[in-house]
Amino acid sequence: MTTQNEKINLERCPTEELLKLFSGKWKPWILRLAVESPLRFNTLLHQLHGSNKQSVAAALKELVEAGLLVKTVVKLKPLHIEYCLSEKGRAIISVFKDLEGLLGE
Amino acid sequence: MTTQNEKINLERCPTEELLKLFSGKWKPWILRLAVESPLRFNTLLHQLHGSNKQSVAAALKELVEAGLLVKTVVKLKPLHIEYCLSEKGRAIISVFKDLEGLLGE
DNA sequence: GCAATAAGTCAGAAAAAGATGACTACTCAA
DNA sequence: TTGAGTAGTCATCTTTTTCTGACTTATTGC
Repeated sequence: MTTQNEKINLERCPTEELLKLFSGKWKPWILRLAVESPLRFNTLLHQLHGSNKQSVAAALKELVEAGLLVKTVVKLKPLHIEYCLSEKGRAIISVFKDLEGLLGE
Repeated sequence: MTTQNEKINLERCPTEELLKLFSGKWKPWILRLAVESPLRFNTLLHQLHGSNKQSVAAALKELVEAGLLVKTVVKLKPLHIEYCLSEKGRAIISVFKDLEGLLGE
């Protein structure tokens, strides 16, 4: 029985890949805060009510890997790290705003 | 200590709500197949390699509730059920296509 | 009535994601 | 050299999602 209507394994799904960039409990919130200003790890932990180091650290890492955030070491007195939205990140967020509009209707 | 830089509970995140509509392992694939033609339960199960009834049934239900798919009883000889993309579903998917473009770069 | 097809539901098991608290590494200032 | 601030990691536990296989309901052909 080798007819062609077997399980067709659609080898990849671009929509799934796209959504994966935003997957997880904290990424949408993190991106939202990133629109307003650069982020810092400990500040973020306090702003995201109910979050934890492990998850926030993982989310930041993945967002940087996805190219949505850029990590920078800021050489000021207490030397800290900043996460800023990349251009790509900004572009994607603006498309999301459109989508949110479509849903409101 | 009631300063205003406590944990600000950003009470809601529209992006999170949007993403929730597509959350889960099978929804992106289901929507993708829905673009091509109306869907039927058992066919879908065979097309989605590795899927299971429980998850596919849940995904279809949630997509209908979200207004992205429309469920119809088709009164033909073996009487079956079809799931078609709604206008809202089509609109959202076309926006996703734009996003996928942004990511390719 | 009896079996087949279609579209599911349900309870329990397994896997994945998230949370917790202790610990690490680096810099700087006293 | 010690202590405070910043940014994490790690092992373990808990919660949530997903999977599996048996069971259910409705319609139809024989």
